[in-house]
Amino acid sequence: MTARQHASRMAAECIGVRIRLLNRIVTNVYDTALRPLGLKTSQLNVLAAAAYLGVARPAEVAERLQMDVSTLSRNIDRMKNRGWLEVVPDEDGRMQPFQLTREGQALFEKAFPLWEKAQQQVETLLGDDGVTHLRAAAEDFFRIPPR
Amino acid sequence: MTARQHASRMAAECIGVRIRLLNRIVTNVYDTALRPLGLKTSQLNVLAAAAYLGVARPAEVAERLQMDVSTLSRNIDRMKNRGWLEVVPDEDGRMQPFQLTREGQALFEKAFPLWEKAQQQVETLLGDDGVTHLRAAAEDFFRIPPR
DNA sequence: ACGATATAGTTGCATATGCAAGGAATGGCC
DNA sequence: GGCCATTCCTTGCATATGCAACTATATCGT
Repeated sequence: MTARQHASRMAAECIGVRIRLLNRIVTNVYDTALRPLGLKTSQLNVLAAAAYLGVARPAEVAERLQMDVSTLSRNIDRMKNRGWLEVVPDEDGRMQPFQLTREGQALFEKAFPLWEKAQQQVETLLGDDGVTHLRAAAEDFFRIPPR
Repeated sequence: MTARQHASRMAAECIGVRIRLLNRIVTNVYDTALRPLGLKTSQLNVLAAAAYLGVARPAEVAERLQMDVSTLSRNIDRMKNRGWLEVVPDEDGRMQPFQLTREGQALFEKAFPLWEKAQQQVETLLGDDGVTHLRAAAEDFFRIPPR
């Protein structure tokens, strides 16, 4: 097998290439829609987690979103600095649970209709089948165990 | 509608959350497999593009992978510094076409079996249905117009 | 030949991502 | 009580990502 044939197989088969491509395309749509608020997709995810959980622990959010705690730690930092999040004191000194500030809540409410618009754009872009396929592929990994 | 209900809808419906989740999970598998070579998934993508194209123009690669040219520009930079890529002179002074160096070729060949292993792991992780769904969702966006 | 326009890449800035290593606090176990 | 392991988070480091603005080069119209 030549290198070019190997490359050809990777181009034809690689799942990573495909998911990364879709990720860039889709994330871009949400980012563009949210830009007027100075908000990024990943930040909206954190806002939503906090809005849903009320008081959220970084470790729990990281586990739900399957992201590294250190990544989340710094994302939260930036959002604290903007006044969107605040730490909630906890008996256990190791924890740094956080919640939305009043500004954070207001921002989330402003972001919601923009999210809806972006969501529609993505649905149009991927098509009904594409959306169905994507949901099906993700469903095993995105569980929303209610609290 | 309360904020929590909005958050609930986003959690239940958001395509961005799902694709980003899948992206993190899948990219992590490839990254882990490639780590012994000091290679990241995105870099392997560039290596493969160069192996496939022979001489690759940044703009073309960026277009195929739907990524920002500035992102690619810096990725290529790092890979040049490692001796994996080299610039090919071009008549048009604007262009900075590149190709694999001998080392880059050797690296790509060493990476291939690791990629195969990671690909299998991902297939196991997502299941046959998941893989099929993902391919179906991506197929409209990942065309491989041969050269 | 010249100026306007278009194209290809690069650079400044900011955010995001994850591994490895380092604290800090808690909870056993003896 | 004191040590050890565990849990939770943060920090150092490196890469990746994209927008906006910029430079350099080429092309087109006149």
